Amino acid sequence: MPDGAPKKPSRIQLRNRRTILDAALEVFSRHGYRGSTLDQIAGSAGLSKPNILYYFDGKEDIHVTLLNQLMETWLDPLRAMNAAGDPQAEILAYVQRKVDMARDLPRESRLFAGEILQGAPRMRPDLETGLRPLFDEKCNVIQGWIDAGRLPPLDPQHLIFSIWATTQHYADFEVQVNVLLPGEQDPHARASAHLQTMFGKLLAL
Amino acid sequence: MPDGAPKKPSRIQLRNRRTILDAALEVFSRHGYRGSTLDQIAGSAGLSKPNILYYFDGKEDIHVTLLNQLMETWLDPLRAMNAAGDPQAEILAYVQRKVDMARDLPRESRLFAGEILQGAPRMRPDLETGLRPLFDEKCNVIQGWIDAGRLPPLDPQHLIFSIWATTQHYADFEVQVNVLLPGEQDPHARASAHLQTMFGKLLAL
DNA sequence: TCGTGGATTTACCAAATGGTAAAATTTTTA
DNA sequence: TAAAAATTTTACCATTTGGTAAATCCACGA
Repeated sequence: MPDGAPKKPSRIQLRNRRTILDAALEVFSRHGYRGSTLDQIAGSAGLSKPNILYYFDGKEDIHVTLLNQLMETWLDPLRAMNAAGDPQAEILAYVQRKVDMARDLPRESRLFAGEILQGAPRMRPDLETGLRPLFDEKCNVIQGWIDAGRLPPLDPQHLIFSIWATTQHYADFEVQVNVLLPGEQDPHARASAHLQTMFGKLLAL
Repeated sequence: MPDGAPKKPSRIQLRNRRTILDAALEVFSRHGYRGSTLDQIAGSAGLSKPNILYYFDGKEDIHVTLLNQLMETWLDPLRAMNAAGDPQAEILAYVQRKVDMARDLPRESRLFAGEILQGAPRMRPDLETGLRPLFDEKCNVIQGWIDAGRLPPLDPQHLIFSIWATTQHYADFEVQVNVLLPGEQDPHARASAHLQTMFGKLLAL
């Protein structure tokens, strides 16, 4: 029979796969792919190493699964940018969603950053097929706003890069931020205010 | 005798240590600390593995040496920001120096990013003693300019974070940038223009 | 409740990797 | 140039690590 019907996974399967992926996210995001060991993941998941290999084909399988899931989450905030909305409000709302994501999903941000930093060895196809079409589409939306005189002339592509860079910075460089802002209870609140101001000025007509 | 006089290193020592560090920078910046092997570094340097261990005490020694050297280079552009100069010009010149650095020293940028991303396990002391005093000093300079009415009110700390994030993005996320700007011969030129515009608007009175 | 298939553990293994000892070679010095 | 010092290579070793085989345990439907 063709494996078109992979049989519904049992409750245990579902629970354990989720546990493993969560543990792996924790470990991979802190130590990178090569810096993480199956023993660490197993320990963090509270399972034995062979047990983990019962649920996944290997270390790489876990990593790839994680990256694939991540791509979906990652694109959501950009997808939500609506061409029919108000340009300034849409872009500033996008900035806010990215700030919130850096605060709420720092592990995901670091996993992604680590993968890109090392040349995206396991993710380049996903970048081409998943990210790039969406990126191009939204650049066109922004360019349309500019052409309609609803935004000042600016470089849509580099605008998006700047939004990514500034927001993800608070997750990816968290340690540095904490060293430089000691005792700050909520860096993200001030970060958010600063970024809204900065991009607000950039987008003002 | 106390080792206060470590004897001047020979010509060969100097050349080989430099060769090794350059090879190590190449390898570490691409694969991270754990992802790099002494064999890779040896191969890239054109030396044998034991020969490398003749010049350095071990893998970690090479990495730490590299990070210490890097910190100096890294702080230079910020050090050059002059309290006696014109605020807008000083800050925009700083942005430009950082853009140039991302273009000319991407390996150094990625090495630094990788270290911070993983929690700065070998660099935290350097951050406290090297980076933080300078950061605080320059934040005070910027705050002084604001208080003197020479800059609009803004958050000096997060301004610097934004400069770091946007400029280093082009080195650290180079692969992603290349995927999204295919066929672009010189992304840094457009990046520079965009960042000068953006920070120019932010700093305008 | 008993048997069966799924889940888990125990006991391993081969390859990779950081590192060392000592011989051999080259360079420098007297 | 010959001895001494510095450099490089050869041959290893111990540990770590991703992964496997097979025995054992356990949940669940007949």
